[in-house]
This record gives sequence, structure tokens and C-alpha cells, in this order.
Amino acid sequence: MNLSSRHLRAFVVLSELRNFTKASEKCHLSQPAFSALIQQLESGVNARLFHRDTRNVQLTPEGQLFAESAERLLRDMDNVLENISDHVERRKGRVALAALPSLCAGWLPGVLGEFRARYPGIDISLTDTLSDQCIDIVRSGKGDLALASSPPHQGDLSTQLLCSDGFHLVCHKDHPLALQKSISPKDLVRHPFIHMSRSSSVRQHLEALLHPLQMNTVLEVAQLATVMGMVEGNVGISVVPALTLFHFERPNIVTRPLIAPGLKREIYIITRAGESLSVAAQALMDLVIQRRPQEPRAPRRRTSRQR
Amino acid sequence: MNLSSRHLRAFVVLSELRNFTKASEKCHLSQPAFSALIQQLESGVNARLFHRDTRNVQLTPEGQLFAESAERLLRDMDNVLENISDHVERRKGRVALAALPSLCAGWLPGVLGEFRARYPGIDISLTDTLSDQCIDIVRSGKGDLALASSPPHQGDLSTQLLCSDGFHLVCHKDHPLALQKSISPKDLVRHPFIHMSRSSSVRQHLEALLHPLQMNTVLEVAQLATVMGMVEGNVGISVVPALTLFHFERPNIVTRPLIAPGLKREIYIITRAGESLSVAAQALMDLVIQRRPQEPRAPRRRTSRQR
DNA sequence: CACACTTACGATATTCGTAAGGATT
DNA sequence: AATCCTTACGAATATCGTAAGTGTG
Repeated sequence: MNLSSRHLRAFVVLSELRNFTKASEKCHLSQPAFSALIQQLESGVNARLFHRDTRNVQLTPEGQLFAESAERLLRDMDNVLENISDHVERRKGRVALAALPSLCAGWLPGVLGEFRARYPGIDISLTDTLSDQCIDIVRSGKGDLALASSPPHQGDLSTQLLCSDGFHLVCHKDHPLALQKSISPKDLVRHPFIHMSRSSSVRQHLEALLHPLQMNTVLEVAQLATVMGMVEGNVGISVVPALTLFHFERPNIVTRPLIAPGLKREIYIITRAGESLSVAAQALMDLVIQRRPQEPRAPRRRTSRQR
Repeated sequence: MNLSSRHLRAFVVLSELRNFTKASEKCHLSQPAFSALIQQLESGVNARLFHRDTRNVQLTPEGQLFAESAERLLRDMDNVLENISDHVERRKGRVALAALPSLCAGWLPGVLGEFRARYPGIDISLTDTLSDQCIDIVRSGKGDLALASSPPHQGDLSTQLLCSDGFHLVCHKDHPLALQKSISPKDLVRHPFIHMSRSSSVRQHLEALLHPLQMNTVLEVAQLATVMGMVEGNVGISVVPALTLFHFERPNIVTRPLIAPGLKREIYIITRAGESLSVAAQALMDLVIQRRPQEPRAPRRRTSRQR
């Protein structure tokens, strides 16, 4: 038989009210239609569930048996539907996001704060790690979304440009390059240079751009904060993406845009291809796109003016 | 929404086969009809549950969420329906019967044996007790059926004649009354008489019949087996219903029909009025009626011929 | 005769299967 | 071209509400 929630609800209501007329009203049905519904249920289970007397309605023994389960079944059904609804309405859920550390420190906190405020029931898992690992997290299913620089990606991932990010020289205010308004790549050669680790996207971009010229590397560090400290101590110069310039807003450091054709770090939203995002993940993705980092102009001007 | 077992089954099948065409066949539906069913489910929960690609079908995150519950829900539903079906088909169940001791020893065992053989899954509870208590057991809901002599009953009980049972003299073969072919009530007076307890139906019938004559009571016992022993020892005579004569089929005891207009013990099937019996109880009642004790002739002849 | 459930019946909605459409490999 | 899901559409089915029927206190 085809047992539906309508049947269960009708049964439960009737077993409580023990009156077809009142029960039919509660179910927003005419009394004969309600009667037919109960009869259909009874023929479906092949048993009389209610004993009808001209004056009284009451459960038969089989009806009592059914009643024990029917209420539980109905509650279960309602819970399942409500649970789905909670997820669809974004009252519940979970998103696992992986993003580049440079995004996680400066731009992402505001976005996640807004997301949490808007959807307090959705839990967020954030992994701040380098691009390749971000991508692996998504590919392996451990994460829903990655914000990373795209590698030569296979077809199992879907990639969408979020923003592109210019590079800036950062150096001590007393450094000779601080006198130039803007910088070209070959200006960097020979000055003692502080690199990020070889796997960072910044370094890969720079080396590709200057090739075959060699740079004068004095240090290779993992954290941008270390770069900042070294630059402030005039140990060397470095180049960082615009989105990380907030680290370098300090009295003794100046920043200058690095001008070169095509010198851009592109940041992509990466998801698994051929799968759909959960409502929660989609909501986060929508917000990420809506609040995506502004194109170069605004941050550049602001950082060079401040302090 | 109206969530039905058809929806759940379609969902579960599709989530396993991940192919509309094959799933539709398994559900005995055309593929478009199946597709519509899934769409209806999706619009009911207000979420896409399957991601359709021209080549692949797979669960969305919400679909996975639903899948966790859907299978359980479907299994629950099926279990409930199967449980009801087991009861309706008399594979499971319970009947509580209360019956007069005189029925429980001689006639009932064969009936219950047949019942158990036919419906091995149905448990029987039997209370062998006096008529009033049998009736109370049914009235209070502790029992489904009673086989008892009907008292002046109220309207809350429904009464149906099962059989009527003549009375027989039982006495020692050397007793003077053993010479008579049949006995009339006044033949009993003055002979030392062994009574059952005052509340037994036999005694109530006898006293009503002989009133205002007094009997010569020598003993008042509770068990028929005691009556038998005393009669066999020629301590006295007694009168018992035909259905209990099997107790008295012994070499030194003779039994003689007691002839008197209207002297019959009537045995009724008693149930609660305005309620329906469980399938199991109805089955027992049907069998009880089908195998009801034969009208006087046969047992009388047989008992008087034997031994 | 008033009440409460069932049956009868025509109107409306739903569901079905066939056939056509669209997208992808 | 073959596969697979969706859309279109007329036919069959189910469900609805109104009205009449039935049985009981």
C-alpha cells in the first residue's frame, strides 16, 4: 500500500478526537472525504482500525496497535522534513572552507563574520593553508570550497575567478627604491631580497616573471609577519600581493606597486565539478563573491596614503 | 507536504541505482512518471535532492541528508505495516480468555489445542475461574472473551449463547438411585448430598429448582475432583453438568440424567459491547463456536454406556 | 428528528504512459 | 547515433465537495 503522511495525520487526529466530523475539520477536508481517507487506510492495512457505532468512534485492537506506531512514524517524518527545511533555510548546516593564508588574515574574517551573523546556525570549518593543499582538501571531499590560486587543474574540479591581485614592493623607507613612485621587475634584481617559501604562489609568479634573471636572496621564510619584521629592520626588500599589504602598514615601511604586464596573482573559487554544493556552502560562496576583494585601485591608494 | 511511502521508495531506489531509467523499472513506472515523482518529492522538501548531469545522477548534500533518514523511515513504515499484517493474518497476537473451570478441564483443551496448531504465533492467556470473575475479567478489559453462565448483565457486555448443558446425577453404583433410569429433582432430597461452593453455577441452579425444599448437605467442596472422590467412596451423591461428566467415568460411579423442565446450565460467550474483538480474539471465538459442546444427547449416551 | 457516518455522483486534480525535445558523449 | 533526463499532452484514475441515504438514541 501507499502509506502517506496524510493517512497518518488523519488517523492520529481521528484517534484523538474520536469523531469524524471534528477530525475532518481539523484536516481541512469535508467529512465524506475524510471518511474515504480513513477507509482507504483501513483497506490498505487490510484491517478495520476504528469501530464505528452510530454514536461513538473508537479504536479497534488493530487500531490501537497501529496507533502505537503511527504517532512515532508521523513525528519521525515531520522531524526529517523539518531537518531538511532547516538546512534549506540555512538555519543549520556546515561548510568546510580552505583558503590561502593571505586571504585568511586580512579579507576573510570580515566575510566570515558577516556570514556567521547572518546564519548563526551554520558551522564553518576553515583551513588556512597553501594553494595546493587547499585544492587537495576540496578534491578529496574534506572541504566544500577552496579559495586558492589555480594550478593546472584536472577536470574533476571546477574553477571560477574570484579576483586578481597585483603585487607590491615592500621596503624600508630609507631604501633607495622608496624614492621611486612605481617599480618594474628588473628594479628588484641585486637588492637583497626576502623570499617566501618556494611553494608560495607569490614566489612562483616572481620567478617566472624575472626568468632568467637571478635574484639576490638573503632569506627564505614561511610567514608574512617575518617578512614584515625583516623589511622593517631593513634586512632586505620583498614583494607581496596587494591583499596582504595590511601587514606592512607601519611607519618605517613603504609600499610601491610593481608594474608589469600580466603580473597578477589570480584567486579562484574551486569546487568539485559535477557535484552540487550544499545550501550552506552555496550561501558562503555567494557571500564570498558578493564581498570579493576590490580590484587593485582602492587598496593601493589607501595603503600608500596611510600612516 | 504529503510524503508517501512511494516517494520514499522511489528516492531510495534512485539513490542506490543512480539512474532514472533503471529505478523507474524497479518501481514499475514509466521513466517520465518516475521523474515526476522525484520532482514532486524535491518540490515538497523544497530542495534538489539529486544532481542530474546528462550522464550521471547523484545525491546532492541535501539528498545525502535525506537519504540518512529516508531508508530508516521506509523500513519503519514497512515494519509497522508488516506488524499489522501479521496480526490480521493471525501470525501474531494475543487473546485473553476467561472460562468456567468445568469447561477448562474437559472441552476447552481440545479447542485450544486446535487453535494453537492453526495459529502458532498467537499467545493465549486462560483464566479458569467462576462465572462472576470471568465476567469481571472481560468487563475490566483484562480479558477479551469469557465463557461463563450469564448473570443479570448490564449493557456494557454483549452476550451470546454458546450451548446449554443438562445436569446429571452422579452416585455410587450401589446407591439406591442407581436403579433408576432417570432422575427427577425431588428424588434428590434427603439423600446425603455433596455440594459445590455456594457461588458455583450448578448449586445456584439446583437450589432455585428445589426451593423451598431443603437438601441434605453433607459436604461443601470447591473442586469437582473432590466430588468425584466422595461419590466413589459413597459418601454422598451429587449433581453435575453434562460437560463435566468425564470426571466421573469410573467403575463404581453411575451417572443418570436429571430430568426437569428448564433445568439447563446455559453457557454464554461474553464480550464487551460496542468494542470490536481483535482478529486473534475473533478467530478464537469463531473456533469456540464452531467446536461448541454438542447438545445433550450425544455425551449422555456415551457416558452412560462407557465402563 | 437530530446526529453522525456512509454512499452516490458529478466536477476537479492528479497521475499515467506515449511521444517529442534537449543535452551530452 | 546513442543515451538519458525532461517536457508536452491526452487519457485514465483518484480525490474532492455537495447531497442523499442509513441507522440509532
